[in-house]
This record gives sequence, structure tokens and C-alpha cells, in this order.
Amino acid sequence: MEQQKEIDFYLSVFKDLGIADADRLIPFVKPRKIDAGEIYIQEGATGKKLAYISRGLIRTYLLKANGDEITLMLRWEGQFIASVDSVLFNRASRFFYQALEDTEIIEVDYDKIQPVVNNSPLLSLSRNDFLLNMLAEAMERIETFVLLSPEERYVKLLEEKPDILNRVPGKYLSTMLGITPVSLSRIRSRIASAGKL
Amino acid sequence: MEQQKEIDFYLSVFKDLGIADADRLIPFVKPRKIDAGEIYIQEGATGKKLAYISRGLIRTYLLKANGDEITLMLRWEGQFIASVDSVLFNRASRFFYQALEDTEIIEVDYDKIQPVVNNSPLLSLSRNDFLLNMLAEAMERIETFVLLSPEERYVKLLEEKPDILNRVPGKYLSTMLGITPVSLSRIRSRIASAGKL
DNA sequence: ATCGTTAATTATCTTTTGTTAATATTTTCA
DNA sequence: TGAAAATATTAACAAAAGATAATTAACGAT
Repeated sequence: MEQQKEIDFYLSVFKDLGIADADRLIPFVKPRKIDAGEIYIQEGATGKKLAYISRGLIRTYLLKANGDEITLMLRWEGQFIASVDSVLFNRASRFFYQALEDTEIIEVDYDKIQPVVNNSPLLSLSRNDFLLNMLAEAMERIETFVLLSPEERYVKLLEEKPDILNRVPGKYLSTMLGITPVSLSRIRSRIASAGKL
Repeated sequence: MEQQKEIDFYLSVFKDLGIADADRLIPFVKPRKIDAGEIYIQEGATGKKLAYISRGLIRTYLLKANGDEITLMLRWEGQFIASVDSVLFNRASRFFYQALEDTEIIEVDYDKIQPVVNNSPLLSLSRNDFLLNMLAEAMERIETFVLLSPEERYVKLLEEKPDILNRVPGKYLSTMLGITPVSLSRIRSRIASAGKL
């Protein structure tokens, strides 16, 4: 029962891997729980954390000079999450990573697995895929900003990730859409009243 | 004289490469000129073009259903440009790539160099760096949308790329900032009058 | 269940943007 | 150079967003 999540993880990572690669990776893997509200990675952290989320949801945000929090991304069960700044760009994280629900992850320290990854063509390819996925997501996101109005961005989110919408407080969603919570509220009521016509 | 551009190119690509790698790549490299206004890559194109821009400027844009053009990115001399959809995601390009000035590039077909790249650890690393750079740029761009107002985005562009601003018609810049040309014009006049106080 | 906190909605007002159209300015090139 | 075309600016109005504050709703802890 409990094992299912780990199985999912191993399936997702190792599906195309040889046993040799998998074996070399496993010693560095450790499961971990994060309570709802708890911060998983602090701003300024340099640890190269890389994790598979088996349950729950994590929000990446940054703190503006005036104290406002701006949500940059959301990740949930079945997805990978990485401290982008430290793992990818080798610098202290500008972001916080906070669990919005009780969350279970399976994490590795990228510093430790890097040699293994570098020496395995298959793992290197996986890393490449990971990068490509992130890039694809980022570019898609940029398109929503240049192509869509705030309302259209919200509708798109509503259509594509209705479940996520219910799990994340609107104040976090709004800043991710580039608008204020008040404005999101108005958009919602606008949509609701339009539906009634 | 004319050679300088090619030299710049080889320096930028091969600075860390062994001679063997460089030698294997050179046969696939071909210079090409694109007239101002000419479209370099058409929407729907599947050719995996990858090019170093030695002179000029290229605009990536897409055509909305209503016929509007939305500028997605600009690239100029000293930078690489790739048909993102075809090279990275292996699908037909949703974008047009148009030279805004008389442009000179040095291009390769990624299909042809891929085996070479795959067999060279150094070239593979370069590819990785390229991806990381694209990702970094994309993420920075996303941040400008969630953190800054349209006016602030314009000011940022003005401060960081003043030269580019003078080389690209405002109507193209505006859609890249997620606003209309009219709105950009107002922002400009607002800034101008604010400076006069 | 209730109090206290946090989040969401609503209201009011100001500012900005979108839209469309008219006008002015630049660019292009014949 | 001068006319035509392409860009940019300005105007006028409607629609949307930001800011702030007040009100309502939802949530959590005891």
C-alpha cells in the first residue's frame, strides 16, 4: 500500500534504465515527508535537491522587496521538482519551495548522483529530457503571457488543471497568473455570471 | 575582413573543443545570407536548422487565428538561433523566423550533426549548456511577466538592451512585452514626460 | 461549537490597457 | 526627390486591473 508511491517513482525514473544504472542510483535516494505549510527549500539554499513528488503539492515562490509573495510554479504528485537555481544554475536559490499539502517526496542530492549520471549515457539522456521538458513548459508559459489576457489565462488553467485549482488558494494562483487576488476574484465572478446568461 | 564573422563563430563554438570534434563538424557548416524582411524559417517547417548569427537580427513570431503577429523572441549577432519546435521538440515549427535586417548566419542541419554531437562528450556538454541558457532565459522572461507591470517590462528592456530597441519597430517589441503597440506608445510618452519633471 | 485567523469577495476609486479611428511621422523606393 | 506605404502617435471611449478598505465566508484550533 505505502509502497505504491515508491514503485511509481522507480517506474518513472527507471523505466528505460539498465539495472546497473539503477543500482548505482538507489543508494542516494531517500524518502522524506513535508508537512503542509512547511518550507522544503529556503531562499538562499545551495543544496542541490532533486525530488520526485509521490504525494502532495509544492509551491515555488519568491519574496519581493516589499514583502509580497509571488508564486512561480506549482508541482504535484507524479512530477519532479528541483531547486532550479542551485541544481541547474549552480547558484543560491532565489526561491522558496513550500508544501501546500502534506507531501511525500523521494529525494536525491544532485551533487552525489552527478558522477553517476555523467557516466551513464542513459541517465544523461534522462537529464536532457528533463531539461527539455522544463524548457517546453517555460516556453508554453511565456506564450500564455504574450497571447492571452489574464482572464483567458485563468480559463486555460481552469480547463487544463481543474483539480489543481481546487487545491491551491486563489491568492497563490493569482500571482502565478500575473494578477492580484482581487482581480482573480473579479474574473471568477465575471465567468460565473457569464455562464448564467 | 569578411572572415571576421566566421572567425567569431568558430571561436564561440570551438573554444573548448578538441580539433577532432571541430573537424568532424566543419563539413556540415554553411554560411547563408538573409535579406531584411525575408523569412528564414516558415511556420510548419520541419528542417532542424541551427544557426549562429554573425550579423543582423532575427525575429521569431507566430500568427494568431485572427491574423495578428505576436513576437516571441529576438536574436541578433553573436547569438545562436534554432527552430525550437523542430530541433528541440521534434515537431513542425509553429513559428516564423524572419530577418529584420540583412542578416548573415552560419547554419547547420541538426539532423546531420546529431551523431557527431552524441559521440563527443564535449559537444554533448555544449548542447547541455545551450539548453540551460535557453531555460535560464525563458525563466527570466516568465519572471518579468509575474513581477513587473508592462511599463516596468519596457523600462527593463530599455535599460538592458537599448541598442536592440532602436533596431526593432515598436509594433514588434510591444507584442513581445504582452501589450499592444498603442499601449507601448503611451508608455513611451509617459516615461518621456516623467523624465522632464 | 465557537472564537480567532485567514482567505475571498465586494465596493470605490484611480490608473492602465484595449479598441478603433484619425492624424502625424518615417521609411521606402521608384 | 516625392509619392505611397508603413509606423507611430494621439484621441476618445469602454473594459479591465491595481490599490485600499470593508464585508463576508471558510478554516483551524481549542
